[in-house]
Amino acid sequence: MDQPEKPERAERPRRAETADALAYDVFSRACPSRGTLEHVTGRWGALTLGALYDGSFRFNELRRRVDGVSEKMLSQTLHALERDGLVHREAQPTNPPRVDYELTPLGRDVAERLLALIHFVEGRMDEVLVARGRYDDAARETRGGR
Amino acid sequence: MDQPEKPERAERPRRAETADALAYDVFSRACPSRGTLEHVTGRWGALTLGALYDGSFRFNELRRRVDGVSEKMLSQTLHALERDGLVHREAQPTNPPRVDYELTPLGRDVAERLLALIHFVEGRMDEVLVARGRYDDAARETRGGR
DNA sequence: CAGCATCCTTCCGGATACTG
DNA sequence: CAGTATCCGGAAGGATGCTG
Repeated sequence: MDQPEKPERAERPRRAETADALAYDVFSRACPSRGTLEHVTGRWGALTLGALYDGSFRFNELRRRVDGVSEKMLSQTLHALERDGLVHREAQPTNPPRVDYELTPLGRDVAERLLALIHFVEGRMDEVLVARGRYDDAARETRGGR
Repeated sequence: MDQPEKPERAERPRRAETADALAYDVFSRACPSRGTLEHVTGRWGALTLGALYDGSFRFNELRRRVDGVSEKMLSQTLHALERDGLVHREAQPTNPPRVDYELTPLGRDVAERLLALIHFVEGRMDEVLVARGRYDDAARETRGGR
């Protein structure tokens, strides 16, 4: 495979080890929850969980629902989510093969929180856009932009 | 600057435009909420919002709280979040300079949803780890790996 | 202290081809 | 259909040096 996920090498001390100042949570780079959180919130992870919240789908159905995802990325994403116990893979050894993906109970709980965040952000996009306008105006003014 | 964010070019049709098959518009790359959502859920964005939920912090304080973030990434992340109206930057023109960052009310609302997700995932990491063990065992068995 | 600019490495992710 | 394997371009991001 290509890059089927970082092989769990959480401890790559590129800088000083100051993690001990923090409680054992996502804020420490040594914590495995950071990895799972990135699967969940990652570009394709979030969209895949969102798509699967609507029900059970086959591989190519899913690909159509998650707009823009490549075969490779969807495959990788599904593997990561399945490994984390958020997605269940049901394969029938028929010909042609048929495989269905669906959320596990845990995956459903995660997707719920995720969608709450997504929908909240969507609902406040008008405020975000206004803030962006202000920020860009101020920046243009400061740097004497054209 | 280096890559201070994609300059809002939401429509880069690498593939066919089939976004209309989806209900939520975040799933369409043409929607600006996609960008903001990625600032919020992105690797450093999520951790930065989480850290700022605890109060107001100076640049290097934040860097210490968000373990592993580089100066460049923290700077970039803070700019993106400030531009989206989620973070407020308070700079005093003293010498040496002192700059404090804190969440805006909107940022606080977003961080709340985000932390709900983060804490949920953290609280269920034991289940995730068990699932990973099962998955890896099954894979090893299938491929007869060592 | 609080950053920006530059270089350079890593790796994400798309295109393509092939397998069962 | 449901994937895996390989190649490779471009973006993410760390290290370093400099400014106010």
